[in-house]
Amino acid sequence: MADDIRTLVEQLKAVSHPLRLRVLALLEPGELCVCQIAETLQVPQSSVSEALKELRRAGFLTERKEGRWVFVSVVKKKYATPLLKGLLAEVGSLDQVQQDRLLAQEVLAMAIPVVCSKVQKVAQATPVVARA
Amino acid sequence: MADDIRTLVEQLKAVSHPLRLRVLALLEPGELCVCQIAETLQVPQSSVSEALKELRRAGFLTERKEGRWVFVSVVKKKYATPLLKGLLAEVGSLDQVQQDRLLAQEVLAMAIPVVCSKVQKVAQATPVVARA
DNA sequence: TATATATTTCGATATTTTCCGATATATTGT
DNA sequence: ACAATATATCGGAAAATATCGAAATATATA
Repeated sequence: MADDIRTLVEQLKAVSHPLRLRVLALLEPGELCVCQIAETLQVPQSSVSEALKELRRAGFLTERKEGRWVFVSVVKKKYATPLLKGLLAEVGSLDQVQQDRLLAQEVLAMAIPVVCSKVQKVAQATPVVARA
Repeated sequence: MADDIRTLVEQLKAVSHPLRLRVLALLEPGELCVCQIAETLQVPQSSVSEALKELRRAGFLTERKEGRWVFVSVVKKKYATPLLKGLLAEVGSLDQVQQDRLLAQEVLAMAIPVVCSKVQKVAQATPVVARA
């Protein structure tokens, strides 16, 4: 419950960020593991991990650990704040979110280890600084 | 309409800030002029002005100019996004907001020029750096 | 135990935001 | 035109946030 204004501000900050908002929207239809999110959104896996940390801190997400992978999902409606419910209702109509969800379908069609290895390779394949 | 994810993020950013959120909540019951807000919340007038700029940019506020004062109010429900409506519904129950609204009552009981002059004086009366 | 793999945390830098006094602009009344 | 007053903008230093590769931490499997 956001009885405190600071709590509400923290929740708002958590979603005032393109990646974090996309992640939240991506999870609404159902749980995904970290590498599935990274692959779908084409961003470094560490960025996803940090985005998830913030969304968790805000109380929007829960986790389920299965072996080495971590499945993340939006908290049950019962525990969702009015803000969260409103947001989830609103983001679904955004173009970017719809595209992301389509890509997620394709990612879900692959086996998780395959997805994870793709994510690893992308990280190695695009060095920002040239090697000597 | 927030058809774009960036637009929605900008709107969220606009309210991810204690002062801006308090200002928005303070205006919900009805319009106030800038100095009334500054006096009620006990913050520098320039801070209020900048908070209002952001809230306006986000599309949450409209203005009405009357002589040298500027009265600000929340946009009509008709033009409010779902996010804004949800927020307004939620902030009313926050302690801080209720306190602010009580103070606003007292400020509204005074004539505007009196309130404005108080705001000016507070700025002068509390120098941060000692004079030589 | 050693190796591979999924995720988190760290480190370091770049960018953005916050904050508020001082100054500028706009409007009124004399 | 001038002084008074309400609000907006500027300047710029401090704090917060973003970003992402690299290193550290778990967990599984051989």
